[in-house]
Amino acid sequence: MTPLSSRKQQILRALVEEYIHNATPVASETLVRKYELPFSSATVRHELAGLEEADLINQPHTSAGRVPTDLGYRYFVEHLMQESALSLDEQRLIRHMFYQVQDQLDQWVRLTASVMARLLHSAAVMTPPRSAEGRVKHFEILSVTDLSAHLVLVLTDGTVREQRLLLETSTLQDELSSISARLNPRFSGLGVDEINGILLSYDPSPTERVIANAIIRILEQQSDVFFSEDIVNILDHPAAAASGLRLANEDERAERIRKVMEDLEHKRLQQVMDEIEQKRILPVLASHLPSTDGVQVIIGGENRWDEMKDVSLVLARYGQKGKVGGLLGVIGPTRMQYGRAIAVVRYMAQVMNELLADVYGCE
Amino acid sequence: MTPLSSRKQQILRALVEEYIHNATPVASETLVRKYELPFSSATVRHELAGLEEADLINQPHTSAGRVPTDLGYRYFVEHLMQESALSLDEQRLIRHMFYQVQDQLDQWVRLTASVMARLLHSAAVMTPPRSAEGRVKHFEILSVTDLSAHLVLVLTDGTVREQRLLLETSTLQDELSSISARLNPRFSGLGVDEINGILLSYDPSPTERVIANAIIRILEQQSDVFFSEDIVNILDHPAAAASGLRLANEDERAERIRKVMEDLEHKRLQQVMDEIEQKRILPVLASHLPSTDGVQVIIGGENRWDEMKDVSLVLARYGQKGKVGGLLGVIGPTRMQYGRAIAVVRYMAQVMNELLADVYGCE
DNA sequence: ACTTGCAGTCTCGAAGAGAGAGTGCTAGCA
DNA sequence: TGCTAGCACTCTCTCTTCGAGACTGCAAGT
Repeated sequence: MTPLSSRKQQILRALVEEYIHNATPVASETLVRKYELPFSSATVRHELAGLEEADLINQPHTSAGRVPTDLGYRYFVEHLMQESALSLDEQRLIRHMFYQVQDQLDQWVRLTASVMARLLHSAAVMTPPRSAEGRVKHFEILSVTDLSAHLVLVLTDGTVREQRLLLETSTLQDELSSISARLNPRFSGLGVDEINGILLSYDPSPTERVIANAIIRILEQQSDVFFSEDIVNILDHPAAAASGLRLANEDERAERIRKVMEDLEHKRLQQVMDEIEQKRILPVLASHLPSTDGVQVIIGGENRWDEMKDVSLVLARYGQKGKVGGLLGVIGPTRMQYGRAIAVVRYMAQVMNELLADVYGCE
Repeated sequence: MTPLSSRKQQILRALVEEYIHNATPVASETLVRKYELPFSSATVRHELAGLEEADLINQPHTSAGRVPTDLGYRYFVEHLMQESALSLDEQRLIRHMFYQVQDQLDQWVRLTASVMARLLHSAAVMTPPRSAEGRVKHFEILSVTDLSAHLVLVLTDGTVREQRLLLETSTLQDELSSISARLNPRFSGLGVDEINGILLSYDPSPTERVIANAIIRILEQQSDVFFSEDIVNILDHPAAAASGLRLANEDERAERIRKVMEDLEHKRLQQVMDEIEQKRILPVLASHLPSTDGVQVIIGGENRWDEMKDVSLVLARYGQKGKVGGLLGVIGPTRMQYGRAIAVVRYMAQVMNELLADVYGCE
């Protein structure tokens, strides 16, 4: 692509920002007025024609304003946008919330997703921390009733998982403890394959077999995706419409359109979340990510996945390479506030990294 | 309230069913035609006037059909409706799904809510199994890193909870095990108050104190609410509208209106879920329930909670009285399919009861 | 190289009219 | 007395029309 003139850049940037803000096709005149561009609307129109040629923007219909295309957003994200960092207050608030649940691991994912969703008024996704291949470090078995017990397993990567055991014969805590004492040294440091090997090489008791199977099952478990959505209050405000305030006419109109747009976007979002939940998209995401280490932006499915039309993803990995970690990010309309979204996702990934470092790896 | 004549009942029942089905104000003529009533529309109109007098139904505006009021739904649920049991296939499917996660306790709540939401195309709520006051049965501590460990606690009611521990001094598994062996007999069978008492009466080591505090925190934890929502695909189908098929005109019109209604209902639902999540409604629910043992229906907030206007709840307790258990149910528009909803909620409560009996109490 | 001015195009909202849906009432019939 | 048929009336919904206004693209001017 031939590089854009600085004036074209300036105009494109203003246009994208305006559209993200207002969800209304942007007119040349508006750009000049609101962004105090040092040339006339006709000139802007000329440049807009050029940008349209380059497929960076679009006209919904002749004689309407312009709207960025996916490519336009891409250019914006890569060259024009600037990240808007979180305010210190926000950072403090987040830190504080995580401080409160620092000892409840299962809350981390929920909280992270919830924070992202709320800060960005959109939906967030996150996979819980996992490492690729797990190995047993230590486990304990707690008796619950005569015939059931609870297995807790610490992996070498530091993650803890648990599972209910249904025993075949009535077994008390003492016996479970002794089994645990017997098996722990045997399984320590091993992965799925080795444990399977051990099971073949000797004849375990029924209870031991139940335990071993549970361990294998835990090690093989896939990580699932967690969602959080900020439920925006999109309900119409008939009060506002009824009170015939026609003063702010232009603004009101824009407001109205914005409401409708956000409504549509909201529905679209739910569709996509649904599809992601059906696991149709997740594997693609995972395979797309490794390319770089920072925050990745996928705009409108980037012409590759129709399912993601009109929807953008801002994703990041967290955790160290090869160790325990996962994916986290935000799903929003293509017209999301990329600057802020990227900043938030980056920050949350960093927070997760620190939390993980605190609790898991101490090297 | 004076009892309704059987003819009024017949008409009310038909009206409610029709409205639940179509979300369209019901006309006298429609009732006669679709439900083959043995009298004319004029007679029906007369009776409708009576029902309106009794505040069981409503006219959105003069010369529109009738719509049930909350009171009307109430009457329907209590006297006219019949429960529509789950098909054997559905039952089998559900059993199978639970069979697959029978050893993953944390999945039960998720699965139950998800099943209810999906079967009823609405939102489901559920609190995880808890008993009123918890007592320690047994716990174990697993070392994760030098400075962090994992506490797993089995309560006398059979529930298992866990928490991450941040240790002040570097401690290995062996030492944690010996502390656990020392504290277990001391704490066994005790509740929050007694443990606090013990802590006052002697001077524990820093690590012991961390552990005791964690146990107390676990015992004091409130049970949170879990949500699941069936994301209905409400997106308009412009294709259908574009293809100018005007043949099924009446049906098409009803269809259109239904779409809009469902959209509104959907938004309303999200509002209410939001409020419930903010914990504003939950305590009320809990206090409302104990009255009877079966399935409870709360319609449109039953004039008591404005927050719940237009929304109905079908709720049931599960678990045995005083033992481990919780609340589960469905939130939907007032025009939900009560017959089916009640059957589903009842069934799921029963499934949970059986699961709990299997794993927890064996008496 | 820009800008001004202007004709052309398209959308959106208001207004009005007609169709249709549904009611309540009254008169008549068993 | 209980039911029905007929009918005038009301209210909503939809379709159409029409004018205003929002933008554009182009051509002529600075």
